[in-house]
Amino acid sequence: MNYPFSAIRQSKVSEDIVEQIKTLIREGQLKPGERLPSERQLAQILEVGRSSLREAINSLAMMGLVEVRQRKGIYVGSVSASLISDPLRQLMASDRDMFTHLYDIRIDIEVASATAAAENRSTEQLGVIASYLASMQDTGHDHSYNPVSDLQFHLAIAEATGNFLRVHIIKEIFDIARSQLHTAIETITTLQGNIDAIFRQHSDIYKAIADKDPSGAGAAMGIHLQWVKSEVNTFL
Amino acid sequence: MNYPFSAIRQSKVSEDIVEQIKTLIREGQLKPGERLPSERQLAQILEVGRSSLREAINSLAMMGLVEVRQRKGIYVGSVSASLISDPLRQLMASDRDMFTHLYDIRIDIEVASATAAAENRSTEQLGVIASYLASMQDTGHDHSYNPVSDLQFHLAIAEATGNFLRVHIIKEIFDIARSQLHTAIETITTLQGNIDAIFRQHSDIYKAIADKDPSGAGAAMGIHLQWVKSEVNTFL
DNA sequence: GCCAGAAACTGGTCTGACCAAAAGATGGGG
DNA sequence: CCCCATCTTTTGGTCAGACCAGTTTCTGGC
Repeated sequence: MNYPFSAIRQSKVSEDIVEQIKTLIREGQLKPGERLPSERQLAQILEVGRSSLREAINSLAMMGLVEVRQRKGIYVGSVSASLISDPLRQLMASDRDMFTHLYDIRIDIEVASATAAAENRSTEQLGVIASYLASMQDTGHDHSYNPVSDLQFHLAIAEATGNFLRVHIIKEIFDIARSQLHTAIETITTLQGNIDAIFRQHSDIYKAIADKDPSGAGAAMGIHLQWVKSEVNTFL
Repeated sequence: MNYPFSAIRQSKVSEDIVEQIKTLIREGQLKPGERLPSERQLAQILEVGRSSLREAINSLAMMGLVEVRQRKGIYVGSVSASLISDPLRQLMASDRDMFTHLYDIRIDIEVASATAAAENRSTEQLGVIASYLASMQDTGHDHSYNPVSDLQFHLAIAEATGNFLRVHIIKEIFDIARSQLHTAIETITTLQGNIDAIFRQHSDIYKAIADKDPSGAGAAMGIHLQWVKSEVNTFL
């Protein structure tokens, strides 16, 4: 019964497309929130019919890897959306205790990311992390705070671990946090003392990763995020 | 800001079709194994274009409610037609790399859980953890392996941290793992050496939590899950 | 410089055509 | 009358072109 043959299965075009895009997302070449070319363009690029392309996009949309917005475009979605089901997400936005729990999950993953990044980061990846650290501290002579660079710094660390799910989930939680806490965050990041503290903490994280010091990196990340958490809590 | 209106959402044709067929199947008017009319006929009957009909069928196929056999026809799902769609599960099952990433997320969270549990566990919670540890090692004189107690042991630790999201996510990932890896898991857990190793690792985790040794608990949990991961990988 | 109107673009839908494989119909030889 | 090769029809898979209804972008007149 068990022949040494594997089934010859002529793949459907749409499945090949799904596979390709899935890989691009997994490898980080397509990042969450990024917009894909339009259906017509993509079909032309991939040299397939628009119908096949649409089938593939529908599959990806159903898996949550991609989000189709009518008359706007196709966007790389967050897989974590499936892990954190929609009703749950709404709870997060409305319930502070639940949000605290969510934030702790972020800390769990980020601490692990920093640890793993310190072990495995390539010189290239370290450069990327360094560049975001620099762009965060370079924003003008006014020492202002740039939240985008902050997020990118964290995402770059997760990306250095080679696990795209970490990147997705961290970004997801960050987005929820931003939408819920933007006033608190703004207030906090106008105080020069706090900005300096954030810079220092980020530097500590970076140094540990650069020095290939896993436990140091994890600890630094933990300290940083716990500090942020406690700061935010004072404003709630 | 909060008007008493609900959003007018113009439904897509394909979604309406999905809804209709789903209802027919749920009500038993379409029975498992039964063959649906061909794409062209169905499109004509429903008075929609074939492309929309195909989109709907694809959705249903992905949910497992329907099975498309090339050049043969469309059949009502014969296996578990009542199963709800689980895109994430399907995604993980279809892609081993993604599953590995998901499993790493589990490790991130469980390591953090063990660490936090060692810090915060109450005597009561420690008792719960101990009881699952005992029930795992008590299953008969045959030293057999009880996967349910194993899971409960892990969940009890997460629960001791007071963060229900950790419990939720760990269980979710565990379920996905079990559905995908049940053969590998069964094979591994029939070897007495492996069972002994699992018992020992669980005991180490428990001891560290009982001793209120956070870093020890985290390390023990990490060793345990990495061991499981590598064991499973040898069978894949 | 601003803003209304036109043009280009987006995803959603429909139609008609072709392909390759499978199933069904046909027909001629035994 | 039966068998099997051949032709026809049907099936899902794919492609191309067209139209729709909103969105975005460009543009020209004020």
